[in-house]
Amino acid sequence: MRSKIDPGGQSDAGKGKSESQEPERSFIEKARRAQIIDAAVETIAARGFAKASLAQIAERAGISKGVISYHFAGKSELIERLVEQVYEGIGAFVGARLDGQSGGAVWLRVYIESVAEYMLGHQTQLAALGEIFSHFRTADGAPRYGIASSEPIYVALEKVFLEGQQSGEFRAFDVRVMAVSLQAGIDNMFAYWSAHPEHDLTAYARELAGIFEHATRADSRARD
Amino acid sequence: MRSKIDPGGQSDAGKGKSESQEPERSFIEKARRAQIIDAAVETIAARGFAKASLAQIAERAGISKGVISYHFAGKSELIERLVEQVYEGIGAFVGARLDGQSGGAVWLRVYIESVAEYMLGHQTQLAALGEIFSHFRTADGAPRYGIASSEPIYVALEKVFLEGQQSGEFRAFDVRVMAVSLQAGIDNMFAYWSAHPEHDLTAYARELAGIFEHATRADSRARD
DNA sequence: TCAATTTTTGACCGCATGGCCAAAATTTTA
DNA sequence: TAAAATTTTGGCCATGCGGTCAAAAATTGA
Repeated sequence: MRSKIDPGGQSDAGKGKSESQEPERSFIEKARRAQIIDAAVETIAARGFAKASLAQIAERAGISKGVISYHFAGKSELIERLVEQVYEGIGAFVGARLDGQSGGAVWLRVYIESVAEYMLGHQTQLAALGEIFSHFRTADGAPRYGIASSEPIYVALEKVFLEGQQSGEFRAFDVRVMAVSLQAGIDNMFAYWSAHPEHDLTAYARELAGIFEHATRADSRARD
Repeated sequence: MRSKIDPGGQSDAGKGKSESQEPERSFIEKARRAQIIDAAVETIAARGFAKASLAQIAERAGISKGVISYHFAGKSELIERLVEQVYEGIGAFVGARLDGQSGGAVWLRVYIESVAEYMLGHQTQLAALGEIFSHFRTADGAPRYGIASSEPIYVALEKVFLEGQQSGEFRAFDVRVMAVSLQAGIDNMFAYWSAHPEHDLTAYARELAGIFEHATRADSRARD
């Protein structure tokens, strides 16, 4: 029998009331959902998105496949909760490091290096996230998390760049291209490190920060 | 009946003689292979790698599915020939533009801008290539074209950077990180332009070249 | 204790995939 | 023209997918 709480999968999705309030979940319910998400992260990171079937995820979690369908409305909901969770983790970590930083160049270096530090401790999560970003599609075939979903990051970076330009700390450059290129450099830092784990990630981040320090700073300034 | 030339698909793959000589192909044979590869490019670019089945590719080419199996040893061989073809195209174009260029900064700008120019005329091919790079896996599940397959590009870029550093044109920086970051910036330029076709790709390339010009040049130099 | 409820199981469904092959159609060769 | 070789067709196969469901098990509450 289905639970009376939410027939058709205990989902939080869509068509609910105007307020997106969390449905109350029992302790067991939350634990199961967390367990399933963890298994999904490990499976996707280890075998790739395409081979991370519900059967594989269930096997890794040590449960029956039907349990996933019972706790999530479908595979899509599972993946979206996973992405939310990973996003919140990295956002909180980097946000704390950036809080109170002032000065564009300093901010930029702290941003790059704190993301790298987070990567060091959450390799599996981020590998899964990368797989999901490049593979997960909506029902109509369009990428669910494409470049468009990086827009909030681009906007935040542009704001930092604009302030630095107004203060004279940064040279004149196209802030959109700089934001896209910086984020590309950071994303690729993780991909490169994943393929070459022997490479010192911390040193890589320092070097990457140096690249964008030189790329952004005002021209007339002497070396520091 | 199977052709006597190569039972089991008219493949060029593996286990053949020590010399990797091309098997002779009739005019029709070459035309069919080209037609199938073209249909594969269009299908992958339009629908994504995961949904580009042999049936979809055959339908786009206006042929029966079995024809693909007859002319290629399998889907893998088709994809690998496709990648080779696209690679040759972009290599020839960019190589011609770079030929005879001297000076690290000039070389870098020509490299970035000529890749962008190629993108303008070959959007479909490059979209398919991107899908293949992130999705295509070998039989054992490992990525067929991962970051490791960019190694030759990294090595070539490192060579340019090292020469520039020795001549004093470039500052001291880690050439590997610079090479990886530049290539990431170029790859992402295409991805961004695909998502935002209204963005002026040529202007983007100019700006990206500016970023790496500032990132690489010797510190003491004044602006030009 | 025992009935009501929640949770789990494992079998099953329709569907799409890559690959296979006998037969038919077409082209080449003699 | 006729035999031989090549090419194409279309149906078939086993496999794995996400999702569903009746029944069983476990938990909860009176």
